[in-house]
Amino acid sequence: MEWTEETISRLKELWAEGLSTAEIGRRLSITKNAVVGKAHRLGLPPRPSPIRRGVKKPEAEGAKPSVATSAPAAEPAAKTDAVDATPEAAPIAAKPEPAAPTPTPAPVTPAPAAVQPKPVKVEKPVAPRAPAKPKPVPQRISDPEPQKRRGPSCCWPIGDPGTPGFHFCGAVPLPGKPYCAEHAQIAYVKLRDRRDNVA
DNA sequence: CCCTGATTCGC
DNA sequence: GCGAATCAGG
Repeated sequence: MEWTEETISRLKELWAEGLSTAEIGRRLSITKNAVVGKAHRLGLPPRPSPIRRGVKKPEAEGAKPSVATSAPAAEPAAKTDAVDATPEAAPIAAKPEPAAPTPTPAPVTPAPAAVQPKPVKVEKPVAPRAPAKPKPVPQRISDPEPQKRRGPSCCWPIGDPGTPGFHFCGAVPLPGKPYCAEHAQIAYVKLRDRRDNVA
């Protein structure tokens, strides 16, 4: 597998999209092992895995005289009076999205309170799949000359992965988004009519 | 059995 | 670095 910037970014996108490793693999025409392997190497944020491989299987060890007696006593009174100044506490960073207006799928939460963009992923692959099923018409709603640039390109799938005609939109994506304006609209389902979100 | 992701390990 | 094999939980 040739991991070019192209494929890597694609992997990252799909990974961030929340697709399963197998699904990503299908889309990139590689195995899920390759996906998860690469993802791991890239240090991509692990997604909820169905298992926890904490237990080691009985293997010939011999070595490992357990030098360090492990880190014992971890400040048991660490949170004595600390009423916790960081209620947010986002242990797992979702996406280091810089300078992103976060027009992202805001939770429909009608509560006008403080709807902060938490690491919660609300957007499901509701979009990336949709175009694959219903024949996406080759509508030239986007730039008449896509894939002409080298920068980021809309990765909206056109056609079925694995088939000869499959390709990505390739139009100029919105800042901070993997899709172009047109596809972003359908990619990010509008929960509350946000015609002014994307800027 | 199918799915999932994680880790291991030969290459 | 790569990914098949393997592990392991749902």
